[in-house]
Amino acid sequence: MLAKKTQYALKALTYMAEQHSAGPFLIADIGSKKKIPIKFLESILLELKKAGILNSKKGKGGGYFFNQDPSTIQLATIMRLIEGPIALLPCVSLHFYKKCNDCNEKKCGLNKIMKEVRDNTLSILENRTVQDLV
Amino acid sequence: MLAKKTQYALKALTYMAEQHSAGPFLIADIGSKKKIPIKFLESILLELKKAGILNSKKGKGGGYFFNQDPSTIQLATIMRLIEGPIALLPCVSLHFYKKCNDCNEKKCGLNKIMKEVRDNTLSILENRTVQDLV
DNA sequence: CTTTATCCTTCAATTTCAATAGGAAAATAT
DNA sequence: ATATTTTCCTATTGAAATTGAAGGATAAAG
Repeated sequence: MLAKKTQYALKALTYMAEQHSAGPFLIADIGSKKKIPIKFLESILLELKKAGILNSKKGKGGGYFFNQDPSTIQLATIMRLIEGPIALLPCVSLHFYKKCNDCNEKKCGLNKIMKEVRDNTLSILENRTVQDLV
Repeated sequence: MLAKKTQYALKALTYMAEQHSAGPFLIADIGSKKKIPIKFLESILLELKKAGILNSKKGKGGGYFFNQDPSTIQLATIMRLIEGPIALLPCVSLHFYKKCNDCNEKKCGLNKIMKEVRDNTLSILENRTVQDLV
């Protein structure tokens, strides 16, 4: 199960992508529509901004908006950014790999199956974008 | 990423299934071979026993052994038992479903994609057994 | 120069996770 | 019987992560 933070991030992006306007969108609006605590959401959006996914404008008429076209933002990117590894085991992760100290990965049946799960999951999450959420 | 507890459970079962003998296997042996803290492993194996996956015998010559044929134990069963939900969101979980309060699940793009991930993952985890780990 | 809204740091509550301690109960061997 | 071995059970601890709040700084607009 994804952490609440990740769920919130995905929901917020979904909301933004669903709107007809390109923004900017207020934290308070996103939060009330998607039932996300404002202050928590604030930190999440800031993180997305620092990663270059979103951009923002301060003051009246300000808010958050996409810094890239939503159709270019992979869901896998968001999840790795907020959640961390997508794989189920460290020894099977592409971006957060850690060597297994109790088995030979080449021969390990668990490793093999978990890699299969990973590849299946990535084939979806790396080929769907924020645009596909609408 | 799976919790350490779940990783340990899978590793312990892998170890047991790999042996030529049918056991019983000592907690201490499994723990030292798979680098799992003994006391932690103890509670995990007990949990697997209470769920009917394993059985045990006390005293000299005792230990843990399979209560069912490893080829009948789905990996999904183990994961749900120790980890909980396999799905990435509550609103797409089959065994731990929780309704979404901020979207219409029928129309939600996030819901749709996460269901796809879930189905893909389950198609592997429900069709691979502990026996497939060797 | 007031209002609006994001930015940033700090902090706090709670929960979860990982692991340990210590002994009770059961089985076996002597 | 008694000692040894091994699982069973309860409780607790310590650390870390999660979730979220407080309060003010900064920037933009009117």
